[in-house]
Amino acid sequence: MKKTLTMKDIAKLAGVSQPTVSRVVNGNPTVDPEVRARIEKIISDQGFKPNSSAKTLRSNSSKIIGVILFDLSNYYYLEMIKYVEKVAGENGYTVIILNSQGDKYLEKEHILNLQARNVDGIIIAPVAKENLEFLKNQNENFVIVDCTLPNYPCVYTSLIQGGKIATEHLFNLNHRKICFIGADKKNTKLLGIKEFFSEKDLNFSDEWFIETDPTNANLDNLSLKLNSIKDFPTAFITSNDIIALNLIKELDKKGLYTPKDISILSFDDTIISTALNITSIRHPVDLMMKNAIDYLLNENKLPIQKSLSPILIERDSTSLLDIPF
Amino acid sequence: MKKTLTMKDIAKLAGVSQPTVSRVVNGNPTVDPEVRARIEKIISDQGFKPNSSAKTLRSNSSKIIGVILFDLSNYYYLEMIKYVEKVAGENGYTVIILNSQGDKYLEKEHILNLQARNVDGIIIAPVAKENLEFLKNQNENFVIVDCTLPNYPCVYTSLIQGGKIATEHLFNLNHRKICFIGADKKNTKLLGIKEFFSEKDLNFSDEWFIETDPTNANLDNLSLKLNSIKDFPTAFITSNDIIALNLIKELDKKGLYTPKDISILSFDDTIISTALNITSIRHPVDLMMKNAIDYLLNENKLPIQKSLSPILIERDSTSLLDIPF
DNA sequence: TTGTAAGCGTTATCAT
DNA sequence: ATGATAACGCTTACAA
Repeated sequence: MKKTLTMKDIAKLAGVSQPTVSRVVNGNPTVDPEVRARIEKIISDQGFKPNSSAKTLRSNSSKIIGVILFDLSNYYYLEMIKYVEKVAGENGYTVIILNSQGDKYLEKEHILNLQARNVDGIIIAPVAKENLEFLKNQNENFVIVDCTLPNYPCVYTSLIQGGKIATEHLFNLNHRKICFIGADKKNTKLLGIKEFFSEKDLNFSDEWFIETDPTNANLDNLSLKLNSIKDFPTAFITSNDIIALNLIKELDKKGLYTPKDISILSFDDTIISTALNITSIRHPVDLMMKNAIDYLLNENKLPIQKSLSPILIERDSTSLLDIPF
Repeated sequence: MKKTLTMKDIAKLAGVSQPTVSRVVNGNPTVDPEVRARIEKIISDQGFKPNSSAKTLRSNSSKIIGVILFDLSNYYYLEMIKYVEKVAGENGYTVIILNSQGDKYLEKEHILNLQARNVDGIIIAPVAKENLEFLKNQNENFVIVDCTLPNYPCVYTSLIQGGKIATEHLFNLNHRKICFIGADKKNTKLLGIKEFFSEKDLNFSDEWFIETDPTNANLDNLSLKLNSIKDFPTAFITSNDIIALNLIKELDKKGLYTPKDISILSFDDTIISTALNITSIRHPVDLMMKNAIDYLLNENKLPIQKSLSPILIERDSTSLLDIPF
């Protein structure tokens, strides 16, 4: 490694004291403009950048935001990383990404690591409540993303609303028989769907919920489950794009084509939706990260429970049913 | 924030001097076992973790590895992040992810940021050669991933070999007419395909290369291009999964089904391959990151140009052609 | 407007 | 085996 320059070196070159260089670097106005110009030239000529560790040590602020994610198996997390890096960068912050792999002990380790690094804030898609409790007790500056828990600051997408928006879209296209395929722990999407149905005084048949393992890319038993439906739906809502992909494959076998014969609407709006022209419900990941960082960087903050509305991206896979009511 | 504990605090609690605590933390053997036990208990009881910035400042090693990626638009990068975080973590390192967004000035800024943070190594999927030159001049500990450049240390997947492996697989299934859809800057995949053809003294027809924009999820003009092929291939190799998805859609319109009528083999092996049962060529991203980190952490190193072999993941989309030759 | 000096929490070099 | 002490590179009073 080349010897890295310090403020002392710059000071010597400029014939001033080291603190004066510090003042220039930090835009302190109490510096003679002429001196400032001279120092700035030297800094730029030499490509000097102040040592972050020294700065952190002295000021207790690392300009780092730590991000602990539940796992990295899904394209969705790439979006989170992409936006958190972007927004943080725009605010002069660098991000450290940590994967807890769904393991609460690893999650705790990551928290301690970030604390030791004096991070200015922690964004967490959590595994264990006890770790959140720890963060709270430590008075850490943190915010939960992607899910909601009472008494903790969090930013999340309302999937109930997502279910409603999806159903409303299909309803307006004259669909009345809608099937949901998926599984989320609390079935919040399904809840939204059912809520919309009851608001419209419509009946949501039990057989219109097909439960699947959403982490499984290959849904072997989907065919069977579809065949067992007596009152076959005119539209499907899938919990993610991969399920939609499997569904299209299965329906194809039955000679049912989208959107001619049947409508499909997915959640997540990944590149698969784009490629297949599937109408999809998009998590506003960019907004989520923006809100999370805004919260962390805001000084005088109140605990927040920020719910974001998902966004419907309309494409070819859903179409008007030509049935008069 | 709760007042964070320092070695001084622990020392006071243990009735020893601060350097003794440091010795315990760093496993220095010259400490009385009894004293060590006492101090270790206090450390664990209090949940003390030494301040990283102070450590970094003093030791010039941050235990951080910086990763600068060309962009984050592709699932492939998530894999890189996932594995680099994993391997780094296993070696006691934390990673900082930076996105250069294909912008060389931003890339330079990121490099300076990482230098200021005293990172122990930089992994870069580069934008501009001038920045690599800079890294070299600065005598930085860095390694390029995902592409190869002469005179720089790099770890990459040999796409020529990928092309060959793909073609060989199809060849062994009796395919002789193979079409490649895609575009990579240097068409290294195509190069491998052509090399295999000429090794077997087969002719690769010009019309068997369909050029597309690989960043575009929706290939509108694919249909037209397919229709213009006179000697229609029995198998397709696509530069990525999204192209394969588009292709399947198009072939479906023509009444051609996979693998019954036609074989498809893709590059990248994302979740799409899994969902659609497409035989695919997988980049060994895990190995790439492992090699990259091994290189960075190895003291007495020689410049490397490490080429990794891609891996064929066989699935249903390719099948034996029942044609006697 | 600028310089001196102290201190952030470590590690490492001395003594003892 | 352990305690002083200096030093890493910076920020921030305080003094001049």
